[in-house]
Amino acid sequence: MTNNDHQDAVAHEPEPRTADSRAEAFHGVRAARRNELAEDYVELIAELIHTQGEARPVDIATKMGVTAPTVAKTLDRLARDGLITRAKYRSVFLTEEGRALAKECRHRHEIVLRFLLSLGLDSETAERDAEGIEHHVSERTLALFAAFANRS
Amino acid sequence: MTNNDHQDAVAHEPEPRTADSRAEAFHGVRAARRNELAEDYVELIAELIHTQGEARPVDIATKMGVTAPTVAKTLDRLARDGLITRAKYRSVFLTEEGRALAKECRHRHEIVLRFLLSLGLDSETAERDAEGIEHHVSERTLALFAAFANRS
DNA sequence: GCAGATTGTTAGCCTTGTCTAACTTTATGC
DNA sequence: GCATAAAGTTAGACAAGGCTAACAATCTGC
Repeated sequence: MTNNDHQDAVAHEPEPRTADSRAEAFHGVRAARRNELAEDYVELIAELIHTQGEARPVDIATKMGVTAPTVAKTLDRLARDGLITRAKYRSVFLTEEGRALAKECRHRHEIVLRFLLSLGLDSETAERDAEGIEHHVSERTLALFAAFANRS
Repeated sequence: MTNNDHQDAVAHEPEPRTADSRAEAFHGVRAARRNELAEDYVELIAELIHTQGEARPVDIATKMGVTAPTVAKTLDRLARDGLITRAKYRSVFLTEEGRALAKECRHRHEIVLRFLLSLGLDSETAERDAEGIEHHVSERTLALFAAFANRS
């Protein structure tokens, strides 16, 4: 989701014109970092709904490797930001916006993953690296990754 | 610095055995995220010392695109963590450890950048993406990137 | 249909990373 | 050599993202 519209929609900043291209790059990286966690959650929630039928906090906690209260707090934030809906003691649902974001993330994740695999990387390392890289790849780079992975 | 020893040295965690490979991947990503800023600073400080002769907080603030107090607080943390030394109202110096980290980051950054360029990306986008990606690339992936960028 | 296990929530704490406002120190120009 | 500008620091606020401890709700198996 880096360098594309969605992150700016979620965390729209005044973008202070520092007139330093380096500074701008770091602003972009920081903006991306702010949305990484939300994207990871939304992607995971979509996956859980697909594979388990529902997304329960306990499963999110296990998959994310964090504690239940951390999940609760994060889910509250996602709900506040309009990505999910939830009711006390119930499982989690994605909003339209959340679904769109999840789809986008999944798409991005798959391209990065296929690209790394096509480079000859083992699948375990590819999966780990894709998890970190996917949030920092611009549309332009993603297009090149996709083209490379699909080369004859 | 992702997936290598340094991050664990800086932020050594008990690594709770969740027995979920997904969770482990996220733990790795979170560990990498914690060190990204320190790496960015150290890399920048090394660069400033090289090009300007010294690393002054005001220049760090400009290049990073943050305010002076933010720089001050971050530098205090870097000093606490043994990466830099500093005295009040004076410029910043890297410790041995800081220099080693800076060298490593620079190496990593250059490989990622050259790789993106060799893929056909324009230099501005390549620079921006490299800034975000470099912290999330394992040794194994880095080796593949280097090999690809050096192919005949 | 209730006891105990599982799941979820709340409260409260900590660190990081950002900011603004206000102050101090150092550097600079006459 | 002093006034002012520039640089640096300190104090204090705030949000995010993590934790533990303690409590509440739900589910499950007799």
